[in-house]
Amino acid sequence: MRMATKQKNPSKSAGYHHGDLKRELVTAGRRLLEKSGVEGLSLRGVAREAGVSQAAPYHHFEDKDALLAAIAAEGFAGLSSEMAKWSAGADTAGAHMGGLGAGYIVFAFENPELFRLMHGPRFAVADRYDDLLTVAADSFNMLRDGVAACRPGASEKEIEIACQAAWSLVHGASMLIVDRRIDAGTTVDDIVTFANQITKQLPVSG
Amino acid sequence: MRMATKQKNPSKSAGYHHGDLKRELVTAGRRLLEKSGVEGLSLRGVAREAGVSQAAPYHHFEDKDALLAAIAAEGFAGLSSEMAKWSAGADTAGAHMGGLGAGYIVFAFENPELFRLMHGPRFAVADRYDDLLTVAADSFNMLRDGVAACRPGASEKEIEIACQAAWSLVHGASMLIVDRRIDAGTTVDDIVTFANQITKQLPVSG
DNA sequence: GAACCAATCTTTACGGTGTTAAGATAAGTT
DNA sequence: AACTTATCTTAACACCGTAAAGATTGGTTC
Repeated sequence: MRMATKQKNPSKSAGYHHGDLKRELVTAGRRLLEKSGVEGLSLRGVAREAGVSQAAPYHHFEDKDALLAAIAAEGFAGLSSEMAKWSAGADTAGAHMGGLGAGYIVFAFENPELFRLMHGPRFAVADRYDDLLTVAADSFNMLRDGVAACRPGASEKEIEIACQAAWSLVHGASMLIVDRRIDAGTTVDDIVTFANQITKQLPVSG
Repeated sequence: MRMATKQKNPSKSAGYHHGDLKRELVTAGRRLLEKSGVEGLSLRGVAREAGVSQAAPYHHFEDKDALLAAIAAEGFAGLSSEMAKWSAGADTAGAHMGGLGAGYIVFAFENPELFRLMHGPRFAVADRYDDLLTVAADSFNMLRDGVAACRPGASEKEIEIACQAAWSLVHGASMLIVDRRIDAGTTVDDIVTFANQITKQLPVSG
Protein backbone atom coordinates (compact mmCIF):
# COMPACT_ATOMS: atom_id res chain seq x y z
CA MET A 1 0.00 0.00 0.00
CA ARG A 2 1.48 3.22 -1.19
CA MET A 3 0.96 6.35 0.77
CA ALA A 4 0.22 9.19 -1.60
CA THR A 5 -2.26 7.58 -3.96
CA LYS A 6 -5.41 7.91 -1.90
CA GLN A 7 -7.00 11.34 -2.08
CA LYS A 8 -5.13 12.20 1.06
CA ASN A 9 -3.35 15.05 -0.62
CA PRO A 10 -5.82 17.33 -2.37
CA SER A 11 -3.16 19.45 -4.06
CA LYS A 12 -2.79 19.72 -7.80
CA SER A 13 -2.48 16.32 -9.35
CA ALA A 14 -1.28 16.66 -12.88
CA GLY A 15 -4.01 15.23 -15.08
CA TYR A 16 -7.61 15.68 -14.03
CA HIS A 17 -8.05 17.99 -11.10
CA HIS A 18 -9.68 16.10 -8.29
CA GLY A 19 -8.87 18.20 -5.29
CA ASP A 20 -11.66 20.13 -3.77
CA LEU A 21 -12.20 22.25 -6.82
CA LYS A 22 -15.34 23.72 -5.31
CA ARG A 23 -13.36 25.48 -2.62
CA GLU A 24 -10.69 26.54 -5.08
CA LEU A 25 -13.30 28.10 -7.34
CA VAL A 26 -14.63 30.19 -4.48
CA THR A 27 -11.21 31.48 -3.48
CA ALA A 28 -10.23 32.10 -7.08
CA GLY A 29 -13.49 33.96 -7.50
CA ARG A 30 -12.79 36.14 -4.48
CA ARG A 31 -9.35 36.87 -5.82
CA LEU A 32 -10.66 37.92 -9.21
CA LEU A 33 -13.53 39.82 -7.63
CA GLU A 34 -11.36 42.29 -5.77
CA LYS A 35 -9.17 42.66 -8.84
CA SER A 36 -11.76 43.15 -11.55
CA GLY A 37 -15.00 44.02 -9.78
CA VAL A 38 -18.34 42.31 -10.07
CA GLU A 39 -18.86 43.35 -13.67
CA GLY A 40 -15.45 42.17 -14.74
CA LEU A 41 -15.83 38.81 -13.10
CA SER A 42 -16.52 36.00 -15.54
CA LEU A 43 -17.13 32.38 -14.79
CA ARG A 44 -14.70 31.44 -17.51
CA GLY A 45 -12.12 33.67 -15.92
CA VAL A 46 -12.58 31.94 -12.59
CA ALA A 47 -12.18 28.57 -14.27
CA ARG A 48 -9.02 29.83 -15.96
CA GLU A 49 -7.67 31.11 -12.66
CA ALA A 50 -8.31 27.71 -11.11
CA GLY A 51 -6.51 26.04 -14.01
CA VAL A 52 -9.52 24.14 -15.24
CA SER A 53 -11.72 24.06 -18.30
CA GLN A 54 -14.58 26.47 -18.82
CA ALA A 55 -17.34 23.96 -18.15
CA ALA A 56 -15.79 22.43 -15.05
CA PRO A 57 -17.49 24.79 -12.56
CA TYR A 58 -20.88 23.48 -13.63
CA HIS A 59 -20.18 20.25 -11.80
CA HIS A 60 -19.99 22.13 -8.51
CA PHE A 61 -22.28 25.11 -9.04
CA GLU A 62 -25.55 25.10 -10.89
CA ASP A 63 -24.97 28.56 -12.17
CA LYS A 64 -22.68 31.56 -12.21
CA ASP A 65 -25.07 33.07 -9.68
CA ALA A 66 -24.67 30.03 -7.46
CA LEU A 67 -20.92 30.57 -7.32
CA LEU A 68 -21.43 34.25 -6.60
CA ALA A 69 -23.87 33.30 -3.86
CA ALA A 70 -21.23 31.12 -2.26
CA ILE A 71 -18.74 33.98 -2.43
CA ALA A 72 -21.32 36.35 -0.97
CA ALA A 73 -22.03 33.92 1.85
CA GLU A 74 -18.37 33.92 2.78
CA GLY A 75 -18.58 37.68 2.68
CA PHE A 76 -21.38 37.80 5.21
CA ALA A 77 -19.42 35.51 7.49
CA GLY A 78 -16.49 37.89 7.24
CA LEU A 79 -18.76 40.83 7.91
CA SER A 80 -20.11 39.23 11.06
CA SER A 81 -16.66 38.42 12.37
CA GLU A 82 -15.45 41.94 11.64
CA MET A 83 -18.38 43.35 13.59
CA ALA A 84 -17.67 40.94 16.43
CA LYS A 85 -14.03 41.96 16.45
CA TRP A 86 -14.70 45.68 16.79
CA SER A 87 -17.45 45.36 19.34
CA ALA A 88 -15.63 42.90 21.57
CA GLY A 89 -14.61 44.21 24.96
CA ALA A 90 -16.98 47.17 24.93
CA ASP A 91 -18.08 48.02 28.44
CA THR A 92 -21.33 49.80 27.67
CA ALA A 93 -24.18 48.88 25.38
CA GLY A 94 -23.63 52.08 23.47
CA ALA A 95 -19.95 51.36 22.93
CA HIS A 96 -20.82 47.86 21.82
CA MET A 97 -23.28 49.28 19.34
CA GLY A 98 -20.70 51.71 18.04
CA GLY A 99 -18.23 48.89 17.57
CA LEU A 100 -20.72 46.94 15.51
CA GLY A 101 -21.21 49.90 13.22
CA ALA A 102 -17.50 50.52 12.92
CA GLY A 103 -16.89 46.89 12.04
CA TYR A 104 -19.61 47.04 9.40
CA ILE A 105 -18.10 50.10 7.75
CA VAL A 106 -14.54 48.84 8.06
CA PHE A 107 -15.48 45.60 6.35
CA ALA A 108 -17.04 47.50 3.44
CA PHE A 109 -13.97 49.70 3.23
CA GLU A 110 -11.61 46.76 3.10
CA ASN A 111 -13.68 44.58 0.74
CA PRO A 112 -15.46 47.02 -1.52
CA GLU A 113 -16.22 44.70 -4.41
CA LEU A 114 -17.23 41.86 -2.15
CA PHE A 115 -19.51 44.21 -0.25
CA ARG A 116 -21.08 45.35 -3.49
CA LEU A 117 -21.63 41.77 -4.57
CA MET A 118 -23.26 40.90 -1.25
CA HIS A 119 -25.81 43.65 -1.67
CA GLY A 120 -26.16 43.51 -5.42
CA PRO A 121 -29.36 43.03 -7.37
CA ARG A 122 -28.60 39.37 -7.90
CA PHE A 123 -29.81 38.26 -4.52
CA ALA A 124 -32.64 40.74 -4.04
CA VAL A 125 -35.05 37.87 -4.49
CA ALA A 126 -33.09 35.09 -2.87
CA ASP A 127 -35.56 32.31 -2.42
CA ARG A 128 -32.81 30.13 -3.78
CA TYR A 129 -29.57 30.29 -1.78
CA ASP A 130 -31.09 29.73 1.67
CA ASP A 131 -27.73 29.41 3.37
CA LEU A 132 -26.92 32.83 1.99
CA LEU A 133 -30.12 34.09 3.57
CA THR A 134 -29.31 32.61 6.97
CA VAL A 135 -25.75 33.89 7.11
CA ALA A 136 -26.95 37.32 6.00
CA ALA A 137 -29.61 37.23 8.69
CA ASP A 138 -26.89 36.43 11.23
CA SER A 139 -25.13 39.69 10.44
CA PHE A 140 -28.37 41.59 10.73
CA ASN A 141 -29.29 39.98 14.03
CA MET A 142 -26.03 41.15 15.58
CA LEU A 143 -27.13 44.70 14.86
CA ARG A 144 -30.63 44.03 16.12
CA ASP A 145 -29.43 42.63 19.42
CA GLY A 146 -27.06 45.53 19.85
CA VAL A 147 -29.84 48.02 19.34
CA ALA A 148 -32.17 46.18 21.67
CA ALA A 149 -29.53 46.18 24.39
CA CYS A 150 -29.29 49.95 24.12
CA ARG A 151 -33.00 50.44 24.78
CA PRO A 152 -33.99 48.08 27.54
CA GLY A 153 -37.50 49.34 28.16
CA ALA A 154 -38.48 50.14 24.60
CA SER A 155 -41.44 48.59 22.82
CA GLU A 156 -41.05 46.09 20.02
CA LYS A 157 -42.03 48.71 17.47
CA GLU A 158 -39.59 51.28 18.80
CA ILE A 159 -36.77 48.78 18.68
CA GLU A 160 -37.61 47.83 15.13
CA ILE A 161 -37.51 51.41 13.98
CA ALA A 162 -34.30 52.17 15.84
CA CYS A 163 -32.80 49.03 14.35
CA GLN A 164 -33.79 49.93 10.81
CA ALA A 165 -32.42 53.41 11.30
CA ALA A 166 -29.12 52.15 12.64
CA TRP A 167 -28.79 49.63 9.85
CA SER A 168 -29.66 52.24 7.24
CA LEU A 169 -27.13 54.69 8.63
CA VAL A 170 -24.30 52.22 8.73
CA HIS A 171 -25.18 50.60 5.43
CA GLY A 172 -25.56 53.91 3.67
CA ALA A 173 -22.23 55.16 4.94
CA SER A 174 -20.58 51.95 3.75
CA MET A 175 -22.18 52.21 0.34
CA LEU A 176 -21.26 55.85 -0.11
CA ILE A 177 -17.68 55.15 0.89
CA VAL A 178 -17.44 52.19 -1.46
CA ASP A 179 -18.88 54.28 -4.28
CA ARG A 180 -16.38 57.05 -3.52
CA ARG A 181 -19.13 59.57 -2.82
CA ILE A 182 -17.97 60.14 0.73
CA ASP A 183 -14.28 60.47 1.43
CA ALA A 184 -13.74 59.05 4.87
CA GLY A 185 -9.99 58.76 4.65
CA THR A 186 -7.52 56.17 3.50
CA THR A 187 -6.56 54.17 6.57
CA VAL A 188 -8.62 51.91 8.78
CA ASP A 189 -8.16 54.37 11.63
CA ASP A 190 -9.67 57.11 9.50
CA ILE A 191 -12.65 54.91 8.79
CA VAL A 192 -13.15 54.08 12.44
CA THR A 193 -13.13 57.69 13.58
CA PHE A 194 -15.49 58.52 10.76
CA ALA A 195 -17.79 55.68 11.81
CA ASN A 196 -17.77 56.92 15.39
CA GLN A 197 -18.67 60.44 14.36
CA ILE A 198 -21.49 59.20 12.20
CA THR A 199 -23.02 56.77 14.65
CA LYS A 200 -22.88 59.37 17.39
CA GLN A 201 -25.61 61.18 15.49
CA LEU A 202 -28.05 58.43 16.44
CA PRO A 203 -29.61 58.51 19.91
CA VAL A 204 -29.07 54.76 20.16
CA SER A 205 -25.36 54.79 20.76
CA GLY A 206 -25.22 58.18 22.48
CA MET B 1 -41.72 73.26 -51.77
CA ARG B 2 -43.33 70.32 -50.08
CA MET B 3 -44.24 70.54 -46.45
CA ALA B 4 -43.32 67.28 -44.80
CA THR B 5 -39.91 66.71 -46.30
CA LYS B 6 -37.89 69.01 -44.10
CA GLN B 7 -36.96 67.48 -40.79
CA LYS B 8 -39.90 69.32 -39.29
CA ASN B 9 -41.51 66.06 -38.27
CA PRO B 10 -38.99 63.92 -36.41
CA SER B 11 -41.27 60.89 -36.18
CA LYS B 12 -40.43 57.59 -37.78
CA SER B 13 -39.63 57.97 -41.39
CA ALA B 14 -39.65 54.60 -43.05
CA GLY B 15 -36.15 54.08 -44.38
CA TYR B 16 -33.24 55.45 -42.41
CA HIS B 17 -34.13 56.74 -38.99
CA HIS B 18 -33.26 60.37 -38.75
CA GLY B 19 -35.32 61.52 -35.83
CA ASP B 20 -33.55 62.31 -32.66
CA LEU B 21 -32.40 58.79 -32.10
CA LYS B 22 -30.23 59.88 -29.21
CA ARG B 23 -33.24 60.79 -27.13
CA GLU B 24 -35.10 57.67 -28.20
CA LEU B 25 -32.19 55.50 -27.12
CA VAL B 26 -32.24 57.01 -23.66
CA THR B 27 -35.96 56.50 -23.19
CA ALA B 28 -35.81 53.00 -24.64
CA GLY B 29 -32.94 52.31 -22.27
CA ARG B 30 -34.96 53.52 -19.29
CA ARG B 31 -37.85 51.34 -20.37
CA LEU B 32 -35.69 48.24 -20.63
CA LEU B 33 -33.87 49.11 -17.44
CA GLU B 34 -36.92 48.91 -15.21
CA LYS B 35 -38.04 45.77 -17.01
CA SER B 36 -34.82 43.77 -17.03
CA GLY B 37 -32.55 45.41 -14.48
CA VAL B 38 -29.05 46.71 -14.99
CA GLU B 39 -27.58 43.29 -15.60
CA GLY B 40 -30.20 42.36 -18.14
CA LEU B 41 -29.80 45.58 -20.07
CA SER B 42 -27.88 45.18 -23.30
CA LEU B 43 -26.95 47.82 -25.80
CA ARG B 44 -28.16 45.59 -28.59
CA GLY B 45 -31.46 45.24 -26.81
CA VAL B 46 -31.80 49.00 -26.57
CA ALA B 47 -31.06 49.31 -30.27
CA ARG B 48 -33.66 46.65 -30.99
CA GLU B 49 -36.22 48.43 -28.84
CA ALA B 50 -35.53 51.63 -30.75
CA GLY B 51 -35.99 49.78 -34.04
CA VAL B 52 -32.48 50.35 -35.25
CA SER B 53 -29.42 48.30 -36.03
CA GLN B 54 -27.03 47.15 -33.33
CA ALA B 55 -24.24 49.53 -34.27
CA ALA B 56 -26.41 52.61 -34.60
CA PRO B 57 -26.03 53.73 -30.96
CA TYR B 58 -22.31 54.21 -31.48
CA HIS B 59 -23.00 57.29 -33.56
CA HIS B 60 -24.56 58.96 -30.53
CA PHE B 61 -22.76 57.41 -27.58
CA GLU B 62 -19.13 56.50 -27.41
CA ASP B 63 -19.83 53.52 -25.28
CA LYS B 64 -22.45 51.46 -23.53
CA ASP B 65 -21.32 53.20 -20.38
CA ALA B 66 -21.91 56.57 -22.02
CA LEU B 67 -25.53 55.68 -22.67
CA LEU B 68 -25.91 54.43 -19.12
CA ALA B 69 -24.38 57.66 -17.89
CA ALA B 70 -26.98 59.64 -19.81
CA ILE B 71 -29.73 57.52 -18.28
CA ALA B 72 -28.21 57.95 -14.83
CA ALA B 73 -28.04 61.72 -15.34
CA GLU B 74 -31.75 61.77 -16.06
CA GLY B 75 -32.16 59.74 -12.92
CA PHE B 76 -30.40 62.33 -10.78
CA ALA B 77 -32.57 65.04 -12.27
CA GLY B 78 -35.62 63.01 -11.33
CA LEU B 79 -34.24 62.45 -7.85
CA SER B 80 -33.73 66.17 -7.33
CA SER B 81 -37.21 67.03 -8.50
CA GLU B 82 -38.72 64.34 -6.29
CA MET B 83 -36.87 65.77 -3.30
CA ALA B 84 -38.04 69.26 -4.24
CA LYS B 85 -41.61 68.05 -4.55
CA TRP B 86 -41.75 66.48 -1.10
CA SER B 87 -39.97 69.29 0.69
CA ALA B 88 -41.96 72.09 -0.93
CA GLY B 89 -44.21 74.01 1.36
CA ALA B 90 -42.53 72.90 4.56
CA ASP B 91 -42.80 75.57 7.23
CA THR B 92 -39.85 74.61 9.41
CA ALA B 93 -36.29 73.72 8.49
CA GLY B 94 -36.78 70.33 10.13
CA ALA B 95 -39.89 69.59 8.09
CA HIS B 96 -38.08 70.68 4.96
CA MET B 97 -35.27 68.31 5.79
CA GLY B 98 -37.70 65.49 6.41
CA GLY B 99 -39.32 66.12 3.05
CA LEU B 100 -35.98 65.91 1.29
CA GLY B 101 -35.31 62.54 2.86
CA ALA B 102 -38.79 61.28 2.06
CA GLY B 103 -38.40 62.34 -1.55
CA TYR B 104 -35.05 60.57 -1.76
CA ILE B 105 -36.48 57.32 -0.47
CA VAL B 106 -39.67 57.57 -2.50
CA PHE B 107 -37.64 58.04 -5.66
CA ALA B 108 -35.61 54.93 -4.91
CA PHE B 109 -38.78 53.00 -4.16
CA GLU B 110 -40.40 54.00 -7.42
CA ASN B 111 -37.31 53.58 -9.63
CA PRO B 112 -35.35 50.77 -8.06
CA GLU B 113 -33.29 49.74 -11.06
CA LEU B 114 -32.59 53.30 -12.08
CA PHE B 115 -31.50 54.07 -8.53
CA ARG B 116 -29.19 51.09 -8.56
CA LEU B 117 -27.69 52.19 -11.86
CA MET B 118 -27.10 55.71 -10.54
CA HIS B 119 -25.09 54.39 -7.63
CA GLY B 120 -23.54 51.44 -9.35
CA PRO B 121 -19.84 50.69 -9.62
CA ARG B 122 -19.74 52.01 -13.16
CA PHE B 123 -19.53 55.65 -12.17
CA ALA B 124 -17.54 55.28 -8.96
CA VAL B 125 -14.62 56.89 -10.75
CA ALA B 126 -16.45 59.30 -13.00
CA ASP B 127 -13.79 61.59 -14.32
CA ARG B 128 -15.53 61.12 -17.62
CA TYR B 129 -19.19 62.09 -17.64
CA ASP B 130 -18.82 65.50 -16.03
CA ASP B 131 -22.46 66.43 -16.60
CA LEU B 132 -23.34 63.33 -14.62
CA LEU B 133 -21.10 64.60 -11.86
CA THR B 134 -22.71 68.02 -11.77
CA VAL B 135 -26.29 66.78 -11.76
CA ALA B 136 -25.40 64.27 -9.04
CA ALA B 137 -23.79 67.06 -7.04
CA ASP B 138 -27.00 69.07 -7.40
CA SER B 139 -28.94 66.35 -5.62
CA PHE B 140 -26.36 66.20 -2.88
CA ASN B 141 -26.30 69.95 -2.41
CA MET B 142 -30.02 69.99 -1.76
CA LEU B 143 -29.41 67.73 1.19
CA ARG B 144 -26.44 69.77 2.33
CA ASP B 145 -28.37 73.03 2.30
CA GLY B 146 -31.24 71.41 4.13
CA VAL B 147 -28.93 70.20 6.88
CA ALA B 148 -27.19 73.54 7.15
CA ALA B 149 -30.53 75.30 7.54
CA CYS B 150 -31.35 73.04 10.48
CA ARG B 151 -28.19 74.01 12.38
CA PRO B 152 -27.74 77.75 11.98
CA GLY B 153 -24.91 78.23 14.47
CA ALA B 154 -22.98 75.05 13.82
CA SER B 155 -19.40 74.92 12.68
CA GLU B 156 -18.39 73.84 9.21
CA LYS B 157 -17.14 70.54 10.54
CA GLU B 158 -20.32 69.83 12.48
CA ILE B 159 -22.44 70.54 9.45
CA GLU B 160 -20.34 68.25 7.30
CA ILE B 161 -20.73 65.39 9.71
CA ALA B 162 -24.44 65.93 10.16
CA CYS B 163 -24.76 66.09 6.41
CA GLN B 164 -22.86 62.86 5.85
CA ALA B 165 -24.94 61.17 8.53
CA ALA B 166 -28.21 62.34 7.02
CA TRP B 167 -27.15 61.30 3.57
CA SER B 168 -25.97 57.92 4.82
CA LEU B 169 -29.22 57.31 6.66
CA VAL B 170 -31.43 58.17 3.75
CA HIS B 171 -29.26 56.45 1.19
CA GLY B 172 -28.94 53.30 3.25
CA ALA B 173 -32.66 53.09 3.79
CA SER B 174 -33.22 53.49 0.05
CA MET B 175 -30.68 50.84 -0.77
CA LEU B 176 -32.06 48.36 1.75
CA ILE B 177 -35.58 48.90 0.46
CA VAL B 178 -34.50 48.47 -3.14
CA ASP B 179 -32.63 45.29 -2.21
CA ARG B 180 -35.72 44.00 -0.36
CA ARG B 181 -33.84 43.75 2.90
CA ILE B 182 -36.17 46.18 4.62
CA ASP B 183 -39.88 45.89 4.02
CA ALA B 184 -41.24 49.40 4.24
CA GLY B 185 -44.59 48.65 2.69
CA THR B 186 -46.04 48.60 -0.78
CA THR B 187 -47.56 52.04 -1.35
CA VAL B 188 -45.94 55.44 -1.54
CA ASP B 189 -47.76 56.43 1.64
CA ASP B 190 -46.16 53.50 3.43
CA ILE B 191 -42.76 54.62 2.24
CA VAL B 192 -43.33 58.20 3.39
CA THR B 193 -44.37 57.23 6.89
CA PHE B 194 -41.40 54.89 7.06
CA ALA B 195 -39.11 57.68 5.92
CA ASN B 196 -40.51 60.01 8.56
CA GLN B 197 -39.98 57.47 11.32
CA ILE B 198 -36.45 56.85 10.21
CA THR B 199 -35.37 60.45 9.80
CA LYS B 200 -36.86 61.34 13.15
CA GLN B 201 -34.04 59.31 14.68
CA LEU B 202 -31.59 61.99 13.62
CA PRO B 203 -31.26 65.11 15.74
CA VAL B 204 -31.16 67.19 12.57
CA SER B 205 -34.80 66.98 11.71
CA GLY B 206 -36.07 66.61 15.25
C1' DG C 1 -30.42 71.78 -61.09
C1' DA C 2 -25.61 68.80 -60.17
C1' DA C 3 -21.63 67.76 -57.25
C1' DC C 4 -19.86 67.23 -53.06
C1' DC C 5 -19.58 66.53 -47.94
C1' DA C 6 -20.68 65.21 -43.47
C1' DA C 7 -23.84 62.81 -40.64
C1' DT C 8 -26.33 58.82 -39.90
C1' DC C 9 -27.48 54.10 -40.39
C1' DT C 10 -26.50 49.04 -41.90
C1' DT C 11 -23.92 44.85 -42.71
C1' DT C 12 -20.34 42.09 -41.40
C1' DA C 13 -16.93 40.42 -38.43
C1' DC C 14 -14.09 39.48 -34.09
C1' DG C 15 -13.32 37.91 -29.54
C1' DG C 16 -15.57 37.19 -25.14
C1' DT C 17 -19.49 35.47 -22.28
C1' DG C 18 -22.99 31.93 -19.95
C1' DT C 19 -24.62 27.55 -20.74
C1' DT C 20 -25.59 22.91 -22.64
C1' DA C 21 -24.58 18.32 -24.74
C1' DA C 22 -21.51 14.64 -25.73
C1' DG C 23 -17.49 12.19 -24.81
C1' DA C 24 -13.14 11.07 -21.96
C1' DT C 25 -10.94 9.88 -17.63
C1' DA C 26 -10.42 8.94 -12.93
C1' DA C 27 -11.94 7.03 -8.38
C1' DG C 28 -14.84 3.92 -5.79
C1' DT C 29 -17.55 -0.44 -5.46
C1' DT C 30 -18.77 -5.00 -6.14
C1' DA D 1 -11.62 -7.25 -13.32
C1' DA D 2 -16.07 -5.16 -14.56
C1' DC D 3 -19.13 -1.67 -13.62
C1' DT D 4 -20.81 2.63 -11.88
C1' DT D 5 -20.46 7.30 -10.68
C1' DA D 6 -18.24 11.67 -10.17
C1' DT D 7 -15.44 14.69 -12.37
C1' DC D 8 -13.29 17.02 -16.14
C1' DT D 9 -12.78 18.25 -21.31
C1' DT D 10 -14.04 19.50 -25.98
C1' DA D 11 -17.34 21.44 -29.05
C1' DA D 12 -21.18 24.04 -29.98
C1' DC D 13 -25.01 27.65 -29.49
C1' DA D 14 -26.83 32.16 -28.89
C1' DC D 15 -25.81 36.41 -27.00
C1' DC D 16 -22.94 40.38 -25.93
C1' DG D 17 -19.77 44.87 -26.71
C1' DT D 18 -17.33 46.88 -30.23
C1' DA D 19 -14.84 48.08 -34.61
C1' DA D 20 -14.43 48.44 -39.78
C1' DA D 21 -16.29 49.21 -44.17
C1' DG D 22 -19.99 50.30 -47.11
C1' DA D 23 -24.73 52.39 -48.08
C1' DT D 24 -28.04 56.12 -47.67
C1' DT D 25 -29.50 60.55 -46.47
C1' DG D 26 -29.72 65.80 -45.68
C1' DG D 27 -27.33 69.98 -46.28
C1' DT D 28 -24.06 73.01 -48.73
C1' DT D 29 -21.88 75.01 -52.56
C1' DC D 30 -21.52 76.00 -57.35
